[in-house]
Amino acid sequence: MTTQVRAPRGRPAGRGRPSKAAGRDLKETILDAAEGLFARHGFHGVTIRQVAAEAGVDTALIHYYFGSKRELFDAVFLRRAEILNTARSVSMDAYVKSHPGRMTVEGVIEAFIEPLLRISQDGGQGWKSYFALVAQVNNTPAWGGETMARFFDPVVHRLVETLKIVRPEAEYRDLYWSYQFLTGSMMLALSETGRIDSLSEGQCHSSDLNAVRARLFAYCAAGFEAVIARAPKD
Amino acid sequence: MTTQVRAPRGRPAGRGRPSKAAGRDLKETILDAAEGLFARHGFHGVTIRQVAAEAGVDTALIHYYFGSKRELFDAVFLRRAEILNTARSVSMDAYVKSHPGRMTVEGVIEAFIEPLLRISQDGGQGWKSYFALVAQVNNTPAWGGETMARFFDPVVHRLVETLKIVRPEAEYRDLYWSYQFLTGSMMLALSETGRIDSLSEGQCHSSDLNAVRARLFAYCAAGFEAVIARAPKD
DNA sequence: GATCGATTTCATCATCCGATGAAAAAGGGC
DNA sequence: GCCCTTTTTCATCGGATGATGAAATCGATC
Repeated sequence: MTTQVRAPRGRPAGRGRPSKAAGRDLKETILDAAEGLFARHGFHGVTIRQVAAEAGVDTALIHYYFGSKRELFDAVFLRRAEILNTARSVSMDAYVKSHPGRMTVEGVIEAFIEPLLRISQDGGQGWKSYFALVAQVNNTPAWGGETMARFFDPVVHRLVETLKIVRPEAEYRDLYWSYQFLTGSMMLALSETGRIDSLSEGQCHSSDLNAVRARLFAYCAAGFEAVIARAPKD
Repeated sequence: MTTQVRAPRGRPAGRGRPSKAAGRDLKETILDAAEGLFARHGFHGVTIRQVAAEAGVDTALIHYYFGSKRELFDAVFLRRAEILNTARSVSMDAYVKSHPGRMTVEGVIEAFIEPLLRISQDGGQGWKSYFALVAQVNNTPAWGGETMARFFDPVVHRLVETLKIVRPEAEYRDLYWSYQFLTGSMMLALSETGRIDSLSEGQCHSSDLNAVRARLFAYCAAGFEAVIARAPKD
């Protein structure tokens, strides 16, 4: 109603050299700042002015580079999504090819999850913020669904199809439901909310992804097997 | 910095009769409207004016009853939390008493989760919104942790202690991690984001809590057992 | 039906928000 | 050292937001 089509005005052409890559650095700085803030407070909990202050730039510069606040958010989301999908795809490829005729449910699940754990451990704070952001979007009914679907559905279908090869007798319904349980666990673990730290009175730390790795694969694999074995008819 | 202490001005005394309970009805109407909006768009994505419009009241009335926007949110969160805790506590009591010496991991987990599924199915749209709200808070690093902990930690400790009775050899670390995986799955299922509908191309529906019930208990129980059996030392 | 407290409405404030246009600065290419 | 594009800053706009004080209305009690 109040939204009207805006002319994106002066978008940098992209062709030609960006002079000295100084602009590109600044763009990344803005994305970093926005990423951290969005991850902590959500889309509506962050103002362009906060992002600008955090990045040390003028607010107008953010509009110059990204257009609107929503486009900035999308840029943040997009930046790492492709890397993520590639890493997962490569991991699944490697597993499938290295275990011909000998794939296991747990092996497939590990190939699906492990890249995210590794990236979160090796990728620095930016990736940790990003995972918290994705977890938040995943639980946002309003517009989270479409955003998640667009970027992550293909690799999920890949997971389900691979599991179907390992367990041909499994119903797709059961595989999709099991996947949803898996993604709920995985996203909560990756977002490192700190909940488990206080809950366990210091016995567990949400930042300890080695502890996650040592349990999550087995947990999810056993869950899949149990659901497949039970195979409810509904 | 910009936040300054506000005098909460005219809080209704609470004692005495609220005349004709008309005020109480209006209060509930406001809470209902706020609940639905907060669940869909999050705390920062909702304005007092939207809540007022949805409830059909003046914005000043919301401040009269609840003080600030944040206090309104807390009131929304609080309203159903106690009912939830009571239902779960009763369910766990009943299971423990009815299965002396014969408790199973799946039975305990079912006693822990089933009340939420039943309430969501029988409680109407308000409860569905509420679960979506809790799921969102659960994934909010900024202030979700403390809010969740204050209201839901006791019943979680109850779950862990009961499981410890069923599997005395289990390490607490493993039980807490397994619980985190469980809560991630459970919250995502209860929030009914619709993700699985499009992902499965219509084969599953996130609103079908019977399908969840038929799989989630078995999935989580098998996960717990696998983690306990593996017992990583870290 | 006058009184008095509880409830509801009205008008408004100070502030902040996203966004934009215009001017200034930076930086090569020649 | 000028020209032209890109980048950055500055000043500001129209509107929305949370919140509040004061006035009006309601409702029970005497």
